[in-house]
Amino acid sequence: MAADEQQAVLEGRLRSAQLKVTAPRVAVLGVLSKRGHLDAETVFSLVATSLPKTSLQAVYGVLGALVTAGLIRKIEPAASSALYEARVGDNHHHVICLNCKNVEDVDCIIGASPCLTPSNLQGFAIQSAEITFWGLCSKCQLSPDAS
Amino acid sequence: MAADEQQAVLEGRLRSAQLKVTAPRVAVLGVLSKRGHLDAETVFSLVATSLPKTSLQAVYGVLGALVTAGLIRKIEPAASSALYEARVGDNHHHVICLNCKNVEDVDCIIGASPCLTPSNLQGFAIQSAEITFWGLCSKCQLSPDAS
DNA sequence: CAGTTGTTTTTAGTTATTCAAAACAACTCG
DNA sequence: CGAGTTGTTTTGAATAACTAAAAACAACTG
Repeated sequence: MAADEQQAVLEGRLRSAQLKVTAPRVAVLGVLSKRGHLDAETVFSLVATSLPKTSLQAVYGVLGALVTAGLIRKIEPAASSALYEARVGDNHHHVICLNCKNVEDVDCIIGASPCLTPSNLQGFAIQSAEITFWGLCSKCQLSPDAS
Repeated sequence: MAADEQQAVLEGRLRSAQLKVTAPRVAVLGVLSKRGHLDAETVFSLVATSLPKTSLQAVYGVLGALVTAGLIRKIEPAASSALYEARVGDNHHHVICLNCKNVEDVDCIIGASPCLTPSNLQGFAIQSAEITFWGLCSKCQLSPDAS
C-alpha cells in the first residue's frame, strides 16, 4: 500500500469517529498502526520526524481524543508510564517482561469466557476484564542484564 | 484479641521477615491488616492518628520495605495511585468500580489455572498473572453520580 | 550499654501528566 | 469558494505521586 493510500485510510478512520482530520492526529494514528505499546514520549518523537512542529502536549491531546473515540487503547502497566496501541475491538491481553519491560500481545486465553467469571462478584456489574502476564521474554531469559 | 497482642503479632511478622521492628512499620502493617487497598496518602493519615511524627516519606519507605519483604502487596490500577494490601500469598485478584474506584477482592476465578495459560506465550517465561475486573459496584449501579 | 547497622526525618528533585489561554486550522454553509 | 464557527494545537505553567540524599536517630548485637 502506497503512503498516500495509507494516509487516506487513517483519515477515513478519524472521520468515521467524528474527529476532525488534522496532521498530528493522522501522524499519531499512523505511528501506532505500525507499532503498538508506545508511550506518549515515544509517539511524540516518532511524530516529530515528520511533523517537527508538533508539541508533546498536542500528542497527549491527540492520544486522549483517540482513546475517547475508541480508535486506540491506553494501557497502564504497573511501574511504567501509559502505553498506547491501535489494536482495538478485540479483547486481547498483554505479557510484559519483568526485566526489559517489553510488551507483547496475548491473543487469547484458553477457554476465555468462563475463566473471566469471578466466583465472587461482590455485587459488581462487570464491564471488562484485564489480564496482564508478567515474566521474562526469551531474550532476557538468556541475559537478564540487558535493558 | 487485645491491642497489645495484635501488636505482638505484627512485630513477629516483621521479625520473621528480617526487618527491624519500628513504630512506623508496626503502625503501617496494622493499618493495612485492618483495611486493604489504601494509597500511601491514606496510610499516612491513618498512621498519623497514632504516630503524628511520622512523615509521608517514611510511609513510602516503610511501604517499599514491606513490599520487598513480601509482607504487603502493591497494586497499581490504571488511572489511580498505587494501593497496598496486607493480604498476600494467595493469588487473588481485584474488581474496581469504574465510578467510585472502590476496590474489592476477587477470591478466585472459576477454573483458575487453565484459564491463565495464554495461548501464545511469545517465548515468555511467565511468572505471574494479574487480573483486574472493571465494572460498577452495587451502590454506583443505583446512583452513578456518587463519589 | 556501647557500637553498628539500618531507619526515619527533612529538604529537594524528578517524571508523567494535566490545565488554561491564546493562536490557529478544519469543516460547514451560503 | 470564502467567511464563520467549532474544535485543535501551541505555549507556558502547574500538579500529583513518587524518588533521592544527607543528616539525625533508633533498633538490635554482643
